Amino acid sequence: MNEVKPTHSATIKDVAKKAKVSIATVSRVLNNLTGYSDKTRQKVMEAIKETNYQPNAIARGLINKRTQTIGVLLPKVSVQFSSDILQGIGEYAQSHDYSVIVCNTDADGSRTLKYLQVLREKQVDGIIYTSEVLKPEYYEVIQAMKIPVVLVASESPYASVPYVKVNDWQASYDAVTYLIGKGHRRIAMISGTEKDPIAGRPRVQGYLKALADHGIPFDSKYLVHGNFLFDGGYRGMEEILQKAPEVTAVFAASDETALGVLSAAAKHGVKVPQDLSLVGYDNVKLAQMSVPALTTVQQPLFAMGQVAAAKLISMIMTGVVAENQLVPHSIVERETVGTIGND
Amino acid sequence: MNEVKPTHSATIKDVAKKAKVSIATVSRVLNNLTGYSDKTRQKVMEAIKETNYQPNAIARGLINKRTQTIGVLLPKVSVQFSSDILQGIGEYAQSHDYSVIVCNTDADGSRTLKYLQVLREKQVDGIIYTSEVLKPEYYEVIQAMKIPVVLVASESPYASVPYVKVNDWQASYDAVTYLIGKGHRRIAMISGTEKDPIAGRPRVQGYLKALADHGIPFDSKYLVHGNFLFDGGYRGMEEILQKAPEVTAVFAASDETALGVLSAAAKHGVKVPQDLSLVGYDNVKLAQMSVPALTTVQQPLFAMGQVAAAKLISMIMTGVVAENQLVPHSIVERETVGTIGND
DNA sequence: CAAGGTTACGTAAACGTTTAATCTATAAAA
DNA sequence: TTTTATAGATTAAACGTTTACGTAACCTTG
Repeated sequence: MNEVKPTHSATIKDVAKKAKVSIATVSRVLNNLTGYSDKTRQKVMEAIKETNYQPNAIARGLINKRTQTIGVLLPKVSVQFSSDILQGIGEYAQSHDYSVIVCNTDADGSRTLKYLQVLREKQVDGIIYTSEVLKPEYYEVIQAMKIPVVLVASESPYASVPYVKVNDWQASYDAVTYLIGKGHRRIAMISGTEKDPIAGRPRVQGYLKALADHGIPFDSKYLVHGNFLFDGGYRGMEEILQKAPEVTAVFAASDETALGVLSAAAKHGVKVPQDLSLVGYDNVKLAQMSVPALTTVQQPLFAMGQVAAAKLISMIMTGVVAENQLVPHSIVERETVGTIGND
Repeated sequence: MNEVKPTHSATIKDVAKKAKVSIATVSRVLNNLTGYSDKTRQKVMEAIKETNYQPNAIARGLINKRTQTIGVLLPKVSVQFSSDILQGIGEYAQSHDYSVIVCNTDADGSRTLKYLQVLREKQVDGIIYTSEVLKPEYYEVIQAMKIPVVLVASESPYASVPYVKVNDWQASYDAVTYLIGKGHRRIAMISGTEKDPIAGRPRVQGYLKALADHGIPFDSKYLVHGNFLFDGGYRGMEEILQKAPEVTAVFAASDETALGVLSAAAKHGVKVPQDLSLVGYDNVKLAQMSVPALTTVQQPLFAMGQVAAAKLISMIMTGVVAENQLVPHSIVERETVGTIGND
């Protein structure tokens, strides 16, 4: 037993030598194909154990033109919304033998482009693009790399790129209708980024339509534009308090915004839900941690991530583009909405 | 001009052909080494443009034995704590031409091991390991892959693996001392996971020592064990309210736990900070969003991620193991702590 | 038992790069 | 003019796999 200290990690060649077979044979048992006897299989397995051999995915990728890796582009991992989706993606990917490379675009065009180039060079098998609109310049380079993409919490005009998202218009409509059902008629909305075509505009459209459908005239003082963030909600609430103190409910375009509303309300002594009802949007984890706990529109973020990953991987394997998918939303009732009118 | 539609992406060979030089020459201008005239450089550059060539990082990695990729292991991306760190890592990595593969271990041993194997096969250049203790079994396989590791928000007994973290003992000591300075003497603590050697025990040790140093006897009713999560805080607070309603302040081992405390307090009609003072730990984003806003111990999570990435990349490049680094903590004062005694 | 079929391998090319070793002009030195 | 140095470029090996192809040896089967 003369152990030789391995200066480099064992390769398939080392295994072959130790098992006294060709590397082709080793490769075959590794990928369990046919074409070897049980006896050689034993020998090879033993040699693998002894050499502590691990296949080199890089070499493998070079020849297979498959890296078992997908790229995920998102504006910022550190926002709860994104990381919930990422968690879902990671879950599915891991259980289907794919790795994920995260790319923080910061919603910045040149960073996004740079990342796309990296993903191309690294030969990822597919891309998931989250929360942002897929600009033509991005689409162009993705097309050039000839790999599938799927969008989460976003949509696109391109037939070849499917999306998975909630019906924002409908969800917003439902939230406002819910508020109306609770007896509210003076309902304000603090929207997301004004011209955001995905999560911005549709949600205010839903708000408007719900009002209209219930015979409530729209008052432009009641609509203030935020940015999906805490401070947008805080400032938005202060604006509403000043311009339209008569509102009895506000619909915030994100949970974080809703928390801003809650803070501003507390600051100005308005009690939720007694003086003011509030519904958020997203149902991220902090929605259940606030005091009072936030009633909100739920997006199944984790599941959306999973579904997106599933679609992408299916596209990678079959080559056929997946269907768009609208996932169900719902309203989770907690403590920020009160009934009005008949009391 | 007879354009030939490219059926596959251009390789260095295509560029060489178009520029009428050898692939070696192309490679040299690509990596701008010496050994070519300015004229050929021009030709090559032009050919690159025309063919829309992008280097194949896989092939490159095979020969260089460098993938410009690092692996990040963390219990769960979707917890704010982890994603803040990840954001910092991503930032630094991106600006130094490294990609990051995220691995959600779920704090599960076999998943961790599986991920480590994947990272090995994918030939990552280094690993960052977060929030969890580095078990010997993990360390063993990492050593076998002969690449550097660094720990964030964790520590290890291994000389070859440096960590970057806050001094938990001291931070906890400071927080409790701060409370004492505000006049509190009946101070409870809701700890993290009881036997967690990193973020669990040291923080209660700090609590105990601060009490002792200020002549305050420890009452075991005042220490209840949580799990770093919201529900741990909620239940912990209820337990305290029942067993020791006389406490005037509680120190929670995480912000999420503190929010649980806040909820339970609200539920039972105890007002923060009037009836009860509260300090959290971490200073994640939701700490500023609660009502009242949370006074808490700050860990510079983003910066910790950056520093860890910097250390790792330096280790990758130089081969010399980096120093351990204790990063500074601080107490950020918001609205959950009141003064007691002299009023 | 000869012809054909199957099984169990081995050989070598290929994937897209980098780079050491060569080669070839051309310029400088003698 | 011949020699020598040098810049500019090519050739070919190497990285660690997969896989098409080739070839013995071993079964069938009529």
